[in-house]
Amino acid sequence: MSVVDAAASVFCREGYAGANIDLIAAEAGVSRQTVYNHHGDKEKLFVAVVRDLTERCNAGIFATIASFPDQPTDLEADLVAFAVRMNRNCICNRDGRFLRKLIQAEGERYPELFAEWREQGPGRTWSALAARFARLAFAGHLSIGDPDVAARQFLALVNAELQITFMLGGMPTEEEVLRSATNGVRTFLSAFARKKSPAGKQAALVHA
Amino acid sequence: MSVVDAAASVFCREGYAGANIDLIAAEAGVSRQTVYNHHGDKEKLFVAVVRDLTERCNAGIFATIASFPDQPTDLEADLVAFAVRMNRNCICNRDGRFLRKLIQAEGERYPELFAEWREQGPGRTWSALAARFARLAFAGHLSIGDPDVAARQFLALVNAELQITFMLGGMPTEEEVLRSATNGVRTFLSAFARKKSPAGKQAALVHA
DNA sequence: ACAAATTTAGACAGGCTTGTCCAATTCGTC
DNA sequence: GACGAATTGGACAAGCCTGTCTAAATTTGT
Repeated sequence: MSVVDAAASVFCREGYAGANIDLIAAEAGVSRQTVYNHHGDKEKLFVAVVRDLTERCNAGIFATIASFPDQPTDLEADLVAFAVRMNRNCICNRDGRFLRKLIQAEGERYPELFAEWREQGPGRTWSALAARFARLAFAGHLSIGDPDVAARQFLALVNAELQITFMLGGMPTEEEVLRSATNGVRTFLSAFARKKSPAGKQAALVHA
Repeated sequence: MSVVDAAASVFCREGYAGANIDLIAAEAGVSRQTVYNHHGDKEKLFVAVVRDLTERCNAGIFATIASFPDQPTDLEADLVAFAVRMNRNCICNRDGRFLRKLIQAEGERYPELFAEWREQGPGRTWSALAARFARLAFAGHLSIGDPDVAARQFLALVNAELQITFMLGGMPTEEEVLRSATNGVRTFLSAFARKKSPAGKQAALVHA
């Protein structure tokens, strides 16, 4: 296990102040001196950890968004599968949980570092996801007012049942993820499904 | 400011390991010795802080749930107002933010303490809220499958736009709270509004 | 006003952590 | 095998924090 990975684990478990370099070195399987040789001091190591996590998480999120169902065959099933991928690969995995916890615990101490994360992460992520939903709406699969709102609400809904588990840093089971995604997508589609009224076409136009 | 309040503030800002008793004493305006006289040691003080926050937050949440619109005159407006109250009095206020942060940061270190919170807080909260939604559905104002799911999704939706602010420990503005609640309730009602046979009416509701 | 209880400031020991230094050892590469 | 680079273990000083102790000052109750 690399030094940065071990440091991520210890920083998350113990908090910045509670993390000690000896423990990180032991967990990484190297001597303390090597940690100092590679990363200078504790603060630099912490910054390296956050940058590393941010980068990997963003990569994962964009890779997953690339698998968004632009031409759905079964809209509900496709969106559920997408939500499950999102959760599994970006939100529930090691990097996602660690990054979230570090942001929550130490975000206020390193404003510029986390501002950077915020711009490159959620900022661009939500835009990208909103664009995909807008496309679905344009293609007539959904009836959406504001795509940005819809994207945020989609994420909120498919994670609605996992809040408590996240709060305590736990890892939800595959079954919990699936159930939360299924319930969330179902409600999302109830709200945003294309209107099937005689005036459906009109309604769709109004929202465009 | 009482010792426990000052301790809550410092524990949240610095983390358990990073919090030092001198700082807590100074912030509370008492001597360090007094802190030790009252609370024994750091760990006991921490437990007292969490219990205090848990108790006050639960009281606030149940008081707010008691104001749920059981006989709504304007369902959307009433639910938005309820959601705003919930956010302002329970989730965004000092106690709510502090408790959330302590749970996220130290939850794994004190499993029994936070299990206690979980049972008395979210467990009963969600049930109580679900019961209110079930009642609205029974009275014909909503069309709900599983009230527990609906309650969790309601909370997720009305907070959808505040996630980032929460993540960094910030306090959303009144306007942000209102907008998030409005958008969330609108989507919630789109999904759970009572089904009317003429589909035209539904379409009209969506953008009202 | 007086006595008891509480609070205070400061000193203090003990322990832990950071970050440095260094000699010995191991590793990679030719 | 040999040589330079990296790694190791351990010692080390300096600083910080916890928790205790004490004697003085302050508050409280009567």
